[in-house]
Amino acid sequence: MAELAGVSTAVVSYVVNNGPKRVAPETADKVRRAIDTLGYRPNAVARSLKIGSIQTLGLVVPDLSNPYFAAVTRAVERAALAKGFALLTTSSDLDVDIETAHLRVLEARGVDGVLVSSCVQGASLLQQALPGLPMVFLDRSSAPGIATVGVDSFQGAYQAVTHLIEHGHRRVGLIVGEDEFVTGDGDRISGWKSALSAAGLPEGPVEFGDFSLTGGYLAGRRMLARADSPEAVFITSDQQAMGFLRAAGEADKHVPRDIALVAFDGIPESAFSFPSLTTMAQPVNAMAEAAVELLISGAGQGGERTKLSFNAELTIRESCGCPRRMSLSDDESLSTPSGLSS
Amino acid sequence: MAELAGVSTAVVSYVVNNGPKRVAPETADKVRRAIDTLGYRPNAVARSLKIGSIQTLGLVVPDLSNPYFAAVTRAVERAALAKGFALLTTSSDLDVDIETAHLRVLEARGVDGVLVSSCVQGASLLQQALPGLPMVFLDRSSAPGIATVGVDSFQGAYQAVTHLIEHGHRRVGLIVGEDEFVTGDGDRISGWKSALSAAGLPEGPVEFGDFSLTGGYLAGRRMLARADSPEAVFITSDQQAMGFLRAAGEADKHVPRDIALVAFDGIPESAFSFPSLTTMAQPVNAMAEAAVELLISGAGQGGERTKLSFNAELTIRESCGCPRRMSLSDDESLSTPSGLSS
DNA sequence: ATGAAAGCGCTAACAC
DNA sequence: GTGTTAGCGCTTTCAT
Repeated sequence: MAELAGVSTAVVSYVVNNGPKRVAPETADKVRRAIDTLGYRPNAVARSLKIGSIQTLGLVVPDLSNPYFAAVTRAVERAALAKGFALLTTSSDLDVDIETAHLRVLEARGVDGVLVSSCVQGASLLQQALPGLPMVFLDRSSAPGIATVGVDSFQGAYQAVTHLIEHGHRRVGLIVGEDEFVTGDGDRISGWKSALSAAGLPEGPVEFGDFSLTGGYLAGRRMLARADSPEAVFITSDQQAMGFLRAAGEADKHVPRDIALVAFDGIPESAFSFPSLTTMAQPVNAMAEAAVELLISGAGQGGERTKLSFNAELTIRESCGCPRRMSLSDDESLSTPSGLSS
Repeated sequence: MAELAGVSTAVVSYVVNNGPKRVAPETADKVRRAIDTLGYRPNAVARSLKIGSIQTLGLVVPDLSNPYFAAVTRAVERAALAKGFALLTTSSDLDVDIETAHLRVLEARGVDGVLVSSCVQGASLLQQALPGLPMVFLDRSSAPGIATVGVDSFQGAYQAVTHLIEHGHRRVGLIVGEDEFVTGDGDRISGWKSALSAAGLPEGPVEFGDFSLTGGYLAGRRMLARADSPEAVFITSDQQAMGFLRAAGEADKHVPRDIALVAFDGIPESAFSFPSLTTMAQPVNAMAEAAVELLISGAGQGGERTKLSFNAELTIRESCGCPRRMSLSDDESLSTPSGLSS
């Protein structure tokens, strides 16, 4: 032990954490010297046991392979780190049982709280199952007594559809996640409806598909094959929109000439598709910071109905039919390369 | 404490872990009953302190927002979970200092070992900095004394380029990661060269760009603007290839008609681009399992030079010029939807 | 300014 | 088959 080169364990503790007690400068020096000659590393597990906090947060996302959740994960990790917390991330693969299992593991591991993007509705069940585990919902429909941070889906959808209408389109369809009600109480649907009716337009065709490339591709094929195929379409996620683009390509439909589109999320890849996506970008970093803050501070655990809602921002690119930029050069996305690969 | 409803702590321990000692059936029952009336949950932190293992692995990837690493993360998480380990994931954002900091945090947290996709070369420095922390490299160039699992980049590149040559192309270029030497000792470059020279063909033009959409896009623009722009190109990652596709679109070059391409990695999105990518798919799951196994078993820590190499598999789709499937319907990727989004 | 010592909640000898 | 008990490595109150 480090004391061999000096003093008692108490003092070591004091210098390591600028302890609750002061230590004489020279003694402190002696200790520090001993520390790195001995190569001593405090054992965080023992500390946690004593302290009662392990300075770790848990995150449960439905599907890490979706770039949106990858972005969320990064943002949360960053926010947590900034507060001195590590992050235990798990992906539920859209399975409630796996989700619950993960939550239990996280709890058993003694995390100080969890952020969850549940894959089920009425997730307040989750909280009942895990009493005493501080929890905030991320990007989910709200539940009584659980703090939630999310995006204003109604506003986003409304704005997206309005933009399409301003382009002169009168038949605007909708491609929407099957579990839209899980993630936003159906707000993306009602936003679409409201924008249409505000403009005195009828509701266009609707196709459902899950929140994935495949879901968007399949829904897109059905949508494009319909007799009443619309002039424009609002798609509830970028990921689905990219699947739609594939379907449009196969059908020899040009976007935005034959069919215009605006999507939702603002993932990095949306700037690189061809055409690039006009989309409602979510302020992921701000949301993550807010969620972490909420969780750490313990606000929103008291049963008060805390719900933080952020606005998505219309990001105009090519898929809506706005004058096409010939190159990405002026696009802001270029300045923030999304990173290194394999 | 649960004993209030029965017996001693030792017995509780025995039943909770099917302890090292047997317990009388009725006693066990009494304990179990007490456990869930009291809502008792074993404290994993205390357990870890005693046991000396926290049953947790760490993972450091360079960039979670790259789908390839998202896939790796998922695969590792799954493999770890299957072995009863939780996973602490961190993203270094391509910054060595962040990477080292993360590693230290993981160590302090008492993880049982780490898997690292370092963003720097000669990462054996890392190991020296963290003595005693079991470590295996994932998908990186090998370093003496550190177990590594990766893909055979030379083989993959060779096969990719050979496929392009079989299409009749004689000028095949290369778009390669700037830090190719970090990830694979330059094997992707030498694979390209070898395939070319084996066919008696000269080396085509080369452009460098980082492993990202932006990197591929920028390199693609330069490549397409060259006087000696090639008929085909091998691109070292799918992510770069998708950036290249965007550049080709802007330049009104048709892939594969004007320029054919094969990429590397096999991320899910490569099936959905238009055209879809012919690519060298990495067996990510197998690699993750092997890496976790290696780490847990402690093999490869002994300084023996363990290096596991997996073969990438040529996945033929549209970008190489093979007869185009009109629809994804028959593509295997459709059956494995990549999941739910926002 | 420093030290002694009591635990944090659990496991595993070692008794019985 | 069950109970006692000594720690795991740390923090911190209470002496000194």
